[in-house]
Amino acid sequence: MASAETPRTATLTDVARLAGVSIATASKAINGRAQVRAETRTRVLEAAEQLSFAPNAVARGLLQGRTGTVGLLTSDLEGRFSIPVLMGAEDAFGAGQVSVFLCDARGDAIREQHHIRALLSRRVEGLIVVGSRTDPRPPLTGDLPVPVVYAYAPSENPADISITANNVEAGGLAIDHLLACGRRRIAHVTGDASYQAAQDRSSGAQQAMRDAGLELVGGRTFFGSWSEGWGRGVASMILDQYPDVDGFFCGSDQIARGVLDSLRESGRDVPRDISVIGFDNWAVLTTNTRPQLTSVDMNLEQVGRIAARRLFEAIEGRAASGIEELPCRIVTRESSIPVP
Amino acid sequence: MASAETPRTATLTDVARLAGVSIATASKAINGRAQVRAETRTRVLEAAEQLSFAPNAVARGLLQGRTGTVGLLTSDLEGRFSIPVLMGAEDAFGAGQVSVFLCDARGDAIREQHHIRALLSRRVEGLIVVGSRTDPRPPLTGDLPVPVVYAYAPSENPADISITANNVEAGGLAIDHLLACGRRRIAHVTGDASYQAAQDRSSGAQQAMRDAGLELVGGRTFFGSWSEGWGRGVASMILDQYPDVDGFFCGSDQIARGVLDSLRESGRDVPRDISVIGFDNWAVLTTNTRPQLTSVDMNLEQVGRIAARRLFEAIEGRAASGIEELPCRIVTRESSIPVP
DNA sequence: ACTGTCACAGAAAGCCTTTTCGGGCGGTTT
DNA sequence: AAACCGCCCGAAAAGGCTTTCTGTGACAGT
Repeated sequence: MASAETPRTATLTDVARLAGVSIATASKAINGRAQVRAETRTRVLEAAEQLSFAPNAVARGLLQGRTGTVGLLTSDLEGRFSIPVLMGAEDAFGAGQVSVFLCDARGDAIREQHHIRALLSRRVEGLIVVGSRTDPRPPLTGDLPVPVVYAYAPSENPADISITANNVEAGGLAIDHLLACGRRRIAHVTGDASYQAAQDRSSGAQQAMRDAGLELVGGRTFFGSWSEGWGRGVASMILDQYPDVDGFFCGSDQIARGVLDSLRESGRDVPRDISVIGFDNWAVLTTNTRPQLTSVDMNLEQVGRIAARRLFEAIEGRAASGIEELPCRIVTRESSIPVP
Repeated sequence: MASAETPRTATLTDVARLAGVSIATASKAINGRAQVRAETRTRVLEAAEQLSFAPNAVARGLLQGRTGTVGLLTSDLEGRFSIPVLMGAEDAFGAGQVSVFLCDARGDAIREQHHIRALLSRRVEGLIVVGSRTDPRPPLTGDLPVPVVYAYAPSENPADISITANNVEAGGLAIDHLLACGRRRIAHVTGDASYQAAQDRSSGAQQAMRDAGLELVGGRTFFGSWSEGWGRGVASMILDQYPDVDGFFCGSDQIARGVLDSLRESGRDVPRDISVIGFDNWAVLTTNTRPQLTSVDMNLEQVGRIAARRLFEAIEGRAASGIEELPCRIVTRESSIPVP
């Protein structure tokens, strides 16, 4: 009855037996330790190859206390900002020897707690917490036995390690780009004022305008919602009230798309009459608008990669704490090409 | 010097010592085994609580040969189809006691191989392979010691377990919906003909038309690219050649968006004159179009959940192999509301 | 011929938990 | 009083691997 069992995956003992050595020697041979004669080593390696032996990382982890795993805790997988961060982190770890546990808390603190327990019982060596907004989030509760890095959404505790995008600087970059296109009467249209990102970009933009001796159109930032509809509406309002506007800095590509639609419908030529720059550099939007949309890219994969690197350093004991803000970059497309 | 070490996470031995029992008893108490007096059990549990003891899943896994982990292998994380599938799978496993290793092969076979090795050495109990297109993909090479389930992109080997969306049926659903809206002269505009999904939806649509004694406008499916631009262009062409067209079934929401723009620009009223239905039910597109877009949802999270369930069954030995095609559903919005 | 050195292989401990088995102990049956 | 029975608890093994320590044989030096 008990025949035809699945051929149990080979263990080091099997390899050692086949090669005619002890398991100690086999281990040393496979791991490139020194005290093995070359001839013995090849014999062991051949045996391992023949049995398609794969060392049991679980057993190894148990022994030396290092599992080579980390936890990636996201608050909501559907948020499109989490994904690139997550990709960057996965990439950075995968290139090393580290495997990544993925957990989605779905914005639920209970579930988050549950996942943390599970991860700790699996003896992950560290945790990356990926948020979906740049608003600071409460740090994980209980002092954990492993280092934690917060990515995209920084921790409220400034002593924690947090990696995020520099939205203030990005606001300045966007304005500088419009200024470089020869624009002077620039409006800033963005989303929900309760988002830290909206505030930061706004203050960066205002500072950049002041530095140039200018002021935003209307003397203010137009906060609203992160939607095309808001972009459409506010753009037509601005065209109406400030007909000499010649540049739009939009807080998201969705808003920018609405703005572009509005501008086209009112007969304005982008980029001849007006330059438009969006935010997020979301391909599906930037490359499908007419004209294609210049946008600010937050380098989110880079945020993920740096977060992974910082976690790695923290695991190795060389921890640098605090919030690290990474620079954004402008991706230029048709909507902001200077036309003489 | 070596003082102030991080307080090593508590082990069962610590708990046992604190409770004044042997580790065997402690284990039994914690795991709810029977042969422990109630009084002893509470003493152990208190000790465990006090030390914030978390059982070492690694050691447990080593002992009983069951690690409670699976691998989630995606070919490209940025593909927006992978994400919901992945979410569904993560959800289904997370609810149980299974943790998920995430690996992104980035469409590279070498990297895929590397990840598989790593996962196997971590002794995952199964693998879910998530593709980014519904075209069948070559199965994983080498006979793996664990079951594999293919999600979204089925395996080329029909004996493997594959879960995907039923695109043929979805094509029929879309047409039936347009027919139910009272449309008769329906055009089908879709993307790249080399995509299996495009072919399947097309043949489902054609069959549904035949069943109704009708024929698609132009007697054919208009294959092109998965872009707004294609949607715009082909829509205006169709309006020109077949001015009495009264329904558009689009192979993607992006194409649908282009079609909608084109219709609006040519003065057609959606949904009064023409009904439009998209595909993918991608929120950023469906809710931002004017009017909002009816679309076919592939229930990708469901695909992920079912894949997880099938993998679970396969791990437990009750495997049902073959391709399982899950139904899609229509999400009705303004673009296809019948107007008297 | 004896000691010392060196290169290599093996024995065994240890990581942390689960589980089986055996033993001590108080009470019951013949 | 002897045998027996349950109830709890502890000792020990197992799981696969790494590492340290010990042991062995060959060889050179004296």
